[in-house]
Order: sequence, then C-alpha cells, then structure tokens
Amino acid sequence: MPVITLPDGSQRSFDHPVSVADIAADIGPGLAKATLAGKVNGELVDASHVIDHDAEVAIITSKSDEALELLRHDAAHVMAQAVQELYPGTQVTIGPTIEDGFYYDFARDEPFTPDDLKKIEQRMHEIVKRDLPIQREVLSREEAKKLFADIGEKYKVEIIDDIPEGEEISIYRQGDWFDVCRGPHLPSTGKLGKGFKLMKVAGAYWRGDSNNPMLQRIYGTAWRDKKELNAYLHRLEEAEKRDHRKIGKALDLFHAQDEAPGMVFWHDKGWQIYLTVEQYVRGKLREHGYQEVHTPQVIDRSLWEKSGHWDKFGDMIFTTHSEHRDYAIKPMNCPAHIQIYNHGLKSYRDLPLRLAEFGSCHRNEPSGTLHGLMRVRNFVQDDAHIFCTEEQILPEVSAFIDLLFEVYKDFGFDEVLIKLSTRPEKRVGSDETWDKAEKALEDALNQKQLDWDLQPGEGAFYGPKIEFSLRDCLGRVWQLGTIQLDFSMPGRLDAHYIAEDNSKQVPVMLHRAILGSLERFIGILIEHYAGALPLWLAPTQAVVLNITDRQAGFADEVVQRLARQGIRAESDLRNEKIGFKIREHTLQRVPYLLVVGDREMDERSVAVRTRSGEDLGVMTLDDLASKLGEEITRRGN
RNA sequence: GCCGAUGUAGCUCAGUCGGUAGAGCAACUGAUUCGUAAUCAGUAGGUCGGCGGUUCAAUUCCGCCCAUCGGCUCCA
Repeated sequence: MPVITLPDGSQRSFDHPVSVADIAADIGPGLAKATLAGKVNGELVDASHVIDHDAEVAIITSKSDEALELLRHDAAHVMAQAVQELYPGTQVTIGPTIEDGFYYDFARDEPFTPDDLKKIEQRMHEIVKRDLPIQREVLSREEAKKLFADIGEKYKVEIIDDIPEGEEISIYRQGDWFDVCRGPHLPSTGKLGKGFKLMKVAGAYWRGDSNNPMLQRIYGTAWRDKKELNAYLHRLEEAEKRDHRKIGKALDLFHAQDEAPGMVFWHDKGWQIYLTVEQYVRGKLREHGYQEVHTPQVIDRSLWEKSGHWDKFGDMIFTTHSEHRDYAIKPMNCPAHIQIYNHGLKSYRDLPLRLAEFGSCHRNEPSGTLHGLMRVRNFVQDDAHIFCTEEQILPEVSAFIDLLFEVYKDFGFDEVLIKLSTRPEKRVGSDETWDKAEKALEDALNQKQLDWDLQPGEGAFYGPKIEFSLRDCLGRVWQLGTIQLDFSMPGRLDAHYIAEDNSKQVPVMLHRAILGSLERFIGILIEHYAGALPLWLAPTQAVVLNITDRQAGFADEVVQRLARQGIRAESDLRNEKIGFKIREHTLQRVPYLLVVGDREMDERSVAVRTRSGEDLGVMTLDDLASKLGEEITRRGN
C-alpha cells in the first residue's frame, strides 16, 4: 500500500491507491481546493492521477512554477473549444505553450478577423465559467484515429499517426469537446481564471513547412490572474517604447522609405554612431593583427558560380549587367578576400593571414522578412577571413574569442551565450578533418572555461562553427558573433600556400564576425539602452544651454573648448526658457546638459545636469573636459 | 515568398455609413530675455501610398500593385 513522501520529507501511508487530489484533501481542505495537478517522482500528472505504490509526490497549486505551463496549455484547449463552438467546421491542429503564453493553429478557409478574436475571447470566459471538468481517457491508436476521423479532423489523425509506438495515447475531454493530448491538465476549465488574453492572428505553415498549406494561428497570453496579466501587458508596452524604429525616428538617427526597401538612410546622428562603432572595431582589429582591405561591390557572376553561391543563393543575389556581362552585387566578402589572398604566391610563413573588411553586402531578402535595422537588404559586416594551417585553428579561434569578449564588454554586454555546431549529414571534407576541426573549436572553448551548448548536426556544409549571442536588458537573445571553419571555399577558388616541405597545400579559412551586421548591432544597442547610449557612443555628447542672450558667446566658447578635445558638443542658443531646452535635450537623450547663466559666465564654469536628471553641480571647463574624457575612454556602459 | 492588418500634414493620430479633410506637437511670424522636463499670440501646411474600375461625384466602395506592421518560412 502506497507510502507517499511529500517535498518537506514527511510521509503519509494509505491502505488503498490514492489520487493526487486525495492526498491533497488528506493534508487539508484548503490545499484540496487549490490543487491543480501533481508531480509524482518528478513527473507532472493530473490531479486525478491514481498512485498505487510508494512515491514522492508534490502538489502543484497556482503558486508553483509548473502552474503557468498547465494554465497556458489549458488556455489553448479552451480557445480551441471556443473556436470550434463559434466556427463549426474549423479543424484543430496543434496548440502548444510558448514563452509567456500559447497558440493554437486552426485550419479554416475564412480568415479570423480582430473582431473574431474578441468573440473567441468572450466565449473562452464563458467556458471558464461553465467550469467543465477536464477528464483524461486512454485510447488505442485505432480508437483515437476513428474518433477524430469521424468528425473530420484529418490533421489530428495525422498527429495520432505520428505518436511513437509504445506511447500511451490519451485524450482530454471538457464538456462535449476533446483533444488528443499528452497532458497533464487542470482539473476543470474554471481553474483557468481570468488572466488570459488573445493577442494576434498570424499565418503559420502546417508542420512549419512552406510547401504545406497555411493554417491560422491565434496567439494568446495566460497568467495566474488578471494582475499578472496586466503586468505582462505593461512589460510589452515598455518594450515597445524601446523599439529602435521608433527611437531612430524620434532621435533623428535614420529613416527608411518605400523606394529603397530594406536599406537604411542614415542621418547625421545615426551615422555618427555608426562611425564610432566602426572606428572602434577598426582599432581593435589592428591591435589584434588584422589587415584591413576593401573589395568591389560589383563582381562578375563567374566568380560566384565558381564559389558555389550562384547555385545555392542565386535568387537572393542582386544582379546588374553591362556590355553583355552579368554581375552580382556582392552578397558576401569571402570570395573577394580569397582573390586578395591569391595575389602573389603565399608561403606557410605568411600564415595566419587575417583579412578584415567593413564589407557592404546586398542580399535580396524576401520582402516579408524585413524589419527595421534588424533585417535589411544592404548591411555592413565587421567581416574578416583568417587563412591558416590546420595547426593554427586552435590558437586563432582562441585569440578570436578573447577579442570578441573584449569588444562585447566595451559595449556593455556581459552575458554571452555560446553554441558549438558540429557536422551536418550533408558535408564536404573528410571525417578526419572534421574530427580535428570540431576538437579545435571545443578545446578553444574549454581552455577558456566557457559554458557552451552543443548543437549536433547544425554546422555548415563546409565546416563546424561557434555562434555567440548576447542577452539584452529585456532578456532577449541576439546572435551576433560567429567563427566558422571552411574546408571548401579556399580549394574551390584555388587558394594555396607552399608548406615547409615545399608541397602545395590548401589553407583553412575561418569566417568570423564579432558584431555581425553593423546595422543590426546598432539596432540592438538602441533597444538595449532605450536610446540613451553610453557617452562614448552618443552622437551628441553634450549640449550647452544659455539662460539669456548675454551668455551666447560664452556658450559657444564652451563648445569650442570641448570640441578641441574631440567631444561632440553643440550649443542651443534659442530664445526659450531653460526648462524647455532641458526637456528637449533630455528627450533627445543627450548625456550631459551644460547650463550657463551669468554666474557661470563670470567664473568661466558650467552647471552640469545629466539626462537622468541628476544635478552634478558647477564645474570648471577643465574639470568637465577631463571628466568627460575619462568616461569616454573607459567605455562600457 | 506565404497569411492577416495597416498606409490621412514634418511627427503622433482623429474623421468621412460616397459630396475634395481636422487636432496636438513641430515649422514660420511677432511678443517675451526668463535658472533646471513644455511662455503667449498669430500664420501657413495635405493629389488622404500608387494605378485602374464602379459612380453625376471616390480619401471613403471594388480590383491590382507598392510599402510598412505582426507572424510563418528563409537567412551563405
């Protein structure tokens, strides 16, 4: 007879099989009411799950971490029921939970309108009110298939077919409605409460394959209660305020227009940020032994045919032609760098050779994928290719990782996520070479005692790679840096070097980038800092504000003094009240506002205020200049 | 590329169940010379994304196209 061990170590024995709900009731009526599900020997189960032998059991209530997952899964079911009640003939497919919520994909010819969403949400609240008991039922595969085939749910039949042999097939019923589901679920629809909201409709391919029909996906969010829901909605609003497209417009950084989709018109202030980032990286590359090169934008298609890109990415390459020749607007820099490498015979003594380029690339990305600065058709990578021997892979990867961490730190990002992707099924190069290459990448990471995740089979066909991602202040993850080994392209494009033994060898090529696309990186910076960039990156670093016309001359003097030190300062001499000017420049996220009135002018000083509203008091010009200079040199955030 | 929504003044947005449009901010002019997040008054500003159709009449209805937004697919 079962002895139940609870999380606090206490034990209860029963002389008959008991359900999770029974155990909760045995502990107390309050807990019984709050019980949503259970965890038996670490596995989530329904509250109705019956235990007939000794086990460790935890009661899941709305306070448990697991509760959200259950809640969201249930919300998906309740939504599907609401949809099928309101729109008979709609077929259900899959409805998983996701971060912050859930979705369900439906097959229906008519599109769901925003109005429909409101109706569906209302119906969901009704179903919650009905408080329908949710019951689990185990069926044989044939029974389950027949059940769904009879009501015309052909997608569900496909799903059932895909459930692996030996796995139990269960359905969950709530009222007249049922769905195939592994579970577990809440005891009744009433437990879902009111903390959910339908967010948006979107198309989604059946099984994520663009050859399949498109389904309609309804996204929702679900929380323990209305208060949590509102907190989440508030978080979304805050994130929206950081949108780089909004901030880019408000701070006059850049714009986009219909005539050049996916391309950026950089304005003075945005371009200042861009130049600062580029110049910074340029310096770092020099320090780390890179040569900087620059290659043509337009190159004959034959080179791209030889490199293999024309075949593989032909429809994404912009082309142009002249005098019966076809050209590609370059989609990447590597073939061009190999041309530079190939110029003149190379010896093993020349390796490693590191060629860097802020290479402007064009790729004709599908129209539906464009997104502000984050996904564009013309971008500049902080791209470089390292030509080296197999023995040099490890030290080169290692040096690159050091460089990358230095750079991320200077931009104020501390949390870096690392993934190692190894050989895919379709690949070039011998297994022996892959063994060596994967080991070199792994060793480099381990030597530095970094945490990393393995992604087996996710490498490129030409070599394994490491990817580096950042987490921003909203917790979002952005993949930026990468280092990829390439055993294919140098050979294809006839790159060689003469080895110590006088033999002709093909070098290994490492593709690597730290920031990836500068456009995208600046977008990430803008969102991470909500436009309030660190002083060294801020396009305008200080604005001098006069109180009345009398101080205009002195204000310009202050600007000149700072400009001499390379500080980007401006004056605002408009005939406006000081409060008005402060408000404007604060909203423009200018790091330092320098107020000059008669007092400051007399003692040749400035009153310093930060964009966060802090009053740093009055400083002499020299003190101010050295303070700003120090902060700029320090970088970071 | 696919599904859905959207496109009105420099910006943010309202509006017209078909009769050629309106607010706030910004701009311009004038007054005000002011001490840390919005001084007051006045003026001007729009082929209502583009092309076609229906209509006496289209910014409004219909079709096509373009772009943007949210997803999906893709991302060398």
